Amino acid sequence: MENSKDIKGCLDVPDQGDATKTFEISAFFPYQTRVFYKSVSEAVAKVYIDEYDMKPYEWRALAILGKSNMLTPAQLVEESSMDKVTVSRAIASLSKRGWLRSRSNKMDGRSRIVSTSAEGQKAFANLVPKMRAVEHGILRCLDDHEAAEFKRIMQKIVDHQG
Amino acid sequence: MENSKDIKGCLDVPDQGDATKTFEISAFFPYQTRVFYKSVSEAVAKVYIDEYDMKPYEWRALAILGKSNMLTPAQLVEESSMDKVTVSRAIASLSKRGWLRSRSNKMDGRSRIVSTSAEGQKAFANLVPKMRAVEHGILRCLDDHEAAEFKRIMQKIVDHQG
DNA sequence: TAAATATAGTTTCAATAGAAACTACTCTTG
DNA sequence: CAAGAGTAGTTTCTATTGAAACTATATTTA
Repeated sequence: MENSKDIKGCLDVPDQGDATKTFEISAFFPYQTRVFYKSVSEAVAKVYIDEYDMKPYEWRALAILGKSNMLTPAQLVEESSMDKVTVSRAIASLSKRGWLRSRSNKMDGRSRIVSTSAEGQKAFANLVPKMRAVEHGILRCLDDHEAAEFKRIMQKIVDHQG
Repeated sequence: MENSKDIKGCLDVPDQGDATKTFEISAFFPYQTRVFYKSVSEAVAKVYIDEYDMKPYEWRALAILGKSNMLTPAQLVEESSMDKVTVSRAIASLSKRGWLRSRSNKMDGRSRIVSTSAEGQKAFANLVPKMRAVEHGILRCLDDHEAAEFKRIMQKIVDHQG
């Protein structure tokens, strides 16, 4: 490491204009979004880790298959916002737990139809109320109007981003 | 894979109650949050990748050091919402680019004081207006009131989550 | 003040994630 | 209908990440 007296830091660097002086990370929208996202996803993760030591992608796949049963991996990709590699691994690890069953897909020999087993449904049925509780816990600090507005705006931003 | 006729899927599994039937992932707040976060962070990543092929942690560290110069790694951890391992690597890789300089910390020999170099300031000065543009692009679809409300509620949720 | 304890930061190690390559099958077209 | 092109899903390979171990220094305490 260089010694204090050898280095002047940027204090002596010529002024780069106002832009750099006023950039406050805590006011930067994507930063706020990240902090918000982390806080929400940690609350959810606590549940599926505590209950079953699941991975995020396991929970996401189960959350979809628990309700919309009999999906192909491609349909799961579409619904889950996960890529096909992640979905493939999610199906593999949930199957290893005995929570999913696959049958052949008569429409396409490269594909298959994935469903939850009784065990998988049991885990899903256990998790869903706990997840609803987490969701309520997060939104508890908002009144109904605030919650609705927030969801509406979040969706609006996503739609406009592409 | 098991054959169709050997497997019944969950359709024959006893009813687990309403909870599982009405759980719709796309209406689940943490899921919406995740989709929202991904869309925002991709827009930001596009800039720092296109400009300098930076890693997320490099951008986050530079975003803070560009303005609040002369920080210890610990201060950077505090401000960045990154853990100390990630911060350590961020400092290492930005230093390798020649964008940061370190001097010894007279207050604590285990620590150091990190500052941006002229090169680092230049990159920061180039990135900041582009990041502001991304931020505006994201918020463009909202009126001022919506944007303010959204930020306020996002902060409120974070504060109440701990 | 020497020993024990605690802390700042780094490195190592193991787990996760995504890109690209691959396999097996389907679809198109000459 | 055979060859070539395209697609679904998996596997392999590489890079990123975080936890735990480690190093060096600071602080506490006997």
